[in-house]
Amino acid sequence: MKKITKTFLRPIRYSLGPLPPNSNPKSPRLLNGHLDSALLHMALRGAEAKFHDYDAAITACVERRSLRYGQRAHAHMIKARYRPSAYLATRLAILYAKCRDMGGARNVFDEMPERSIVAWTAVISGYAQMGSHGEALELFVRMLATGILPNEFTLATILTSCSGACKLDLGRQVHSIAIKTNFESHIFVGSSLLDMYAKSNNILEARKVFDFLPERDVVSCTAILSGYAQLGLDEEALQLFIELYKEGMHCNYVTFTSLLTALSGLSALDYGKQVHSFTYRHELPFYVVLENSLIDMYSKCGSLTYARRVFNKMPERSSVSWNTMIVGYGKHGLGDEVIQLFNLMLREVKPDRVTFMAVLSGCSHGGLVDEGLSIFDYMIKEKGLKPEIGHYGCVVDLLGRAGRIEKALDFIKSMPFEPTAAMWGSLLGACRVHINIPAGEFVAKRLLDIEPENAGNYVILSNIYASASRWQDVVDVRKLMMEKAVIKEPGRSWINLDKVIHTFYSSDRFHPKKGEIEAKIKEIYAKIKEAGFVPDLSCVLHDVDDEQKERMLLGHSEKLAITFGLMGTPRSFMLRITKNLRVCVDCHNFAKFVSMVYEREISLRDSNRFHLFVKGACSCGDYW
DNA sequence: GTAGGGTTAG
Repeated sequence: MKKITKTFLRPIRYSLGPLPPNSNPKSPRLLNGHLDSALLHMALRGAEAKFHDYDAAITACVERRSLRYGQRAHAHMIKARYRPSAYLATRLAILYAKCRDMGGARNVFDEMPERSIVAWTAVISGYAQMGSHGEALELFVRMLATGILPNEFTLATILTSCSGACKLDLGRQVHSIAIKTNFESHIFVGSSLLDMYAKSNNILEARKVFDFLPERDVVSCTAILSGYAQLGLDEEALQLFIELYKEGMHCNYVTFTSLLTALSGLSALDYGKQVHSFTYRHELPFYVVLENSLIDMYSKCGSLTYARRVFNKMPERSSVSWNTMIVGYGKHGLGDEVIQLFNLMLREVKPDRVTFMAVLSGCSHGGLVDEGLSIFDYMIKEKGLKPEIGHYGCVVDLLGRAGRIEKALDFIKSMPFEPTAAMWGSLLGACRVHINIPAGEFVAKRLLDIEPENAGNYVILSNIYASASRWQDVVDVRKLMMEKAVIKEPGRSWINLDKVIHTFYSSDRFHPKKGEIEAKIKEIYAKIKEAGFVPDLSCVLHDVDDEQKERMLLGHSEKLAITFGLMGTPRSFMLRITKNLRVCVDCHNFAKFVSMVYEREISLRDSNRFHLFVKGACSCGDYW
């Protein structure tokens, strides 16, 4: 005791300010030692404790993010009947807010006789960082009503809450405050502002803010990059990155994570590998988020082996790492691997709602119907998780795949949610595979009511009628589509060769190699027809003759991409094609025949899953 | 003293 007292009574030099420069900030023992001494000192001084004692203690607590010690210092103040100055009260509020104790922060804040902009900002930012954007906005509005103007800190914070709470209108008002207060071009405010616009789907406004920033740094560049990537404007994101990188942009792990999102969307394996080797060569410290992004990139680029290698090498994994890897196996139809990894995961990390979504959808793609159904039960009964609409959707898909369509319809009736277009869509696909016309008609009616603009739905219904030779009904579907004035999302497929993305649109009339591709596709068509390929004319919903329909089918973008790939690569080269929509029956069949006749492996990623065509068969087992 | 960008499902 004596020894401690001695250490302690060293004249005020113990002052807790910042830690001595040679101390290791990561050592909690040392730091807690300091905190202990500060608090003990306060205790010894009892009612004598002064501003400096409290200030020192709070400073140390903020640095250490130690709520426990902070509360003790606060309690000591109350016990000693010490009335903190506005400054000290602000610091206490900051401490609580940073330690995510918003109850504590509000107590201090509400009792403050006068509140500076710093106090307001600290509490608002506490709410924002906890994701309580509603509270943050409410407090901000109250602040304005009090007549206090925000500073650059407040603006940068509140803009994140505007996008977090999806309040674009409010965000625009904050923007005008930023203009009035002359903070629009402030680097923190600007990057928050452009992020707000990007997250609310206004990429052009985001770009305008970015272009007008007088200076750029790694955060503002990453914000605009991720803005493009998150909206699926992957090519624009890649172009912008290349541009900014040439101009000397700095990158950190967040930049690479955003870039990888865009590269995953593009299936740009070569670029993805380059990012990977860059982070590897520069010995960037280990970040789980970046590694997760790498796993996702590799699996979305069709390279599960690489994805698993990254996964295996991680010194620590989050649930996102496991989920991403499970999704990867699922999308490739590898049901056994999904189950295996899920079982391994249960030993290490707690599965969450996304895990079950991934496992259920993986079981469906892998044809593990009963396993999927029992995992749904397990999720509810053993794990006590309440299934969400997406989980119900996966079960509908599982039942449909097994041909238990009546059961799926009963299941939909028993749900506590309204069925979604995705559910009806998956069930319509099931009706096509299992040729169930009455159910198909029933499902299509509901689907076309809520999603009349999706041309793919009409095509599947047409396929269903065609498979039963009900040609008049095929014609009626076509008419129905004309009546509803369906606007087709243009089909687009692409293939990456030597870091060049070759994109093809349906009936591409402008491709520079149009002539060569046309000649080659005619050759392919003749060869596969010889091998038994029959075009599925029910995939065309235009009112034209059969010959014209055949020509239109040959114009489908994935066929053009496959043809282009065959032209420019050796036989051992696996063709990796990506499509923006679901693959149609005719193209699926086309790819099967090409894989057989040309002895070529084709990996086709559509909006739903991967299809691996080898020797005339597809890994999806013709169910998708 | 208070501040900005990031990964997985459908």
